[in-house]
Amino acid sequence: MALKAGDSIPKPDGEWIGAIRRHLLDWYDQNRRDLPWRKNKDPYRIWVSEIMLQQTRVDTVIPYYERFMAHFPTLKALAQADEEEVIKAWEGLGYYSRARNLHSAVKEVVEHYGGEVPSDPDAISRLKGVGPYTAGAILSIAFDRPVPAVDGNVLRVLSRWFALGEDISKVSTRRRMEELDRQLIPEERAGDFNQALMELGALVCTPQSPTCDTCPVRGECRARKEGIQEELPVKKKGKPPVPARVTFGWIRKGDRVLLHRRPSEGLLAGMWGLPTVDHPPEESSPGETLKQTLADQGLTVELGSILGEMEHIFSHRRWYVTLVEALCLGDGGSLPEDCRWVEESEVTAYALPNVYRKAVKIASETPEGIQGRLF
DNA sequence: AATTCGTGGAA
DNA sequence: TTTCCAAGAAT
Repeated sequence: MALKAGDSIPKPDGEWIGAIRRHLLDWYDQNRRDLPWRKNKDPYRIWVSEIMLQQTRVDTVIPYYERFMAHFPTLKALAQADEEEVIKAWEGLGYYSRARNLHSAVKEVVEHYGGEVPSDPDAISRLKGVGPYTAGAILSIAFDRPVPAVDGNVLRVLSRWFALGEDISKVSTRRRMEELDRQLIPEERAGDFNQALMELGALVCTPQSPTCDTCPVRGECRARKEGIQEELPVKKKGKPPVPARVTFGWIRKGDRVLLHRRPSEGLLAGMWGLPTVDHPPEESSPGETLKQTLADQGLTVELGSILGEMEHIFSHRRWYVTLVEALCLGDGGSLPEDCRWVEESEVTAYALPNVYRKAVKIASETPEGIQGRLF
C-alpha cells in the first residue's frame, strides 16, 4: 500500500530518474499545448500567467490573460497603471487580492530592481503574492533555474509515481514533495521539465480516471503497478460553503444608483458593489434591515418591490440573495466615503465582482413598469 | 495548522 | 443538486 506520513522520502535510483526525464520531456515536446504565455520566456509574461493560474483553470484564464496583456504589455505599463484600472482588467477572475498584490509587486520591481524581474530566489520570493510555487515556476520557466515548482498537478503526479499516501492538502507534504522533486529536475530544461510535470497532470494523470494507457511514464509509476492510481492522491475533504442570507439594494435616486465599497479586508475586500446587508431570519419583509442600515448612514429610502432572488457560491460561503429596490427620498447632504451615486450606464465602468454583476443585470433587465410600480 | 480568499465547469 | 475542484498565497 501507499507510503504514509513519516515514512522517509524514497531515493529514486539514477536509472529510473533518467527514464522519467527522457520519457516525460519527449512526451512534452510532442504534446505541449500552445498556450499564450508560452510564446516566449519574458519573465513578466510568465509571472502574470502564474498569478492568474492560481486556483484557476487554464481555459478560464486564457481570455483574461490575452486581455490583460493587451492592456499591460510590459511590466512598466502595469506598474504605471492605477490600481482601479488593474482591478477592472481583473474583473470576473476572482481572488482579487492577486491583482492588487501583483500590481504592488510590479511597482516594487520598478522601484528596487530597475524594472527587471529579479532572478534571485530570495528576492523573488519576497514579492507580494509570490509564494513557493510561483517563485519556482518563474525561476525555472523564465530563468532556467533547476528548482521545484510544486502545484496541485505535481503533488498528484508524484503521489502516484511514488505511491505516497500522505495528505497533499498539508503544507508539510508539499515541502517533502519539493525535496523529492528536486532530485528529479534536470540541470538542462528545468522549466520544460516542471511544465511537463504539470502538463501531464492536466492532460493524462488527471484527478479522476487518469488515462494511464497513454501515459509516457506508465512503466515507471508505482501506483499504476499496484493498481491504486484511482486512490491517490490522498486529500482531506474541504468543508461545504456556509449558507447565509443577504439583501442587495438597488437604490435609485433620479437616474442614479447607489454603489458601496466593501471593507478593505475580508470577502471581496475593497471591491465596489451594491449595498449589502445580512438578512436576519426574523426579518419578515425583506429590505427592512437594509433600510435601517441606510438610515443610520443618513440616507432615507422608501422600499420598493423585490427585483429578484439569486444564489451565489463562493469557495467557503453560499449567499442566498434577495435583490430589493428602493427609492432615495433625500440624504443629509453628505454621503459616506464608501458610497457613491452612479449613473446606471456608468455602473459598468466599475470593477464589480460577478455576484454583483449578476444582480445589476437582473435589476437592469427588470421592466421599468415593475420597478416603478410601487412608487 | 487551519482558514480565508472567487469563479465556473464537470462528474 | 451536490461535490470537487484548478498552474496557491496570506494570515
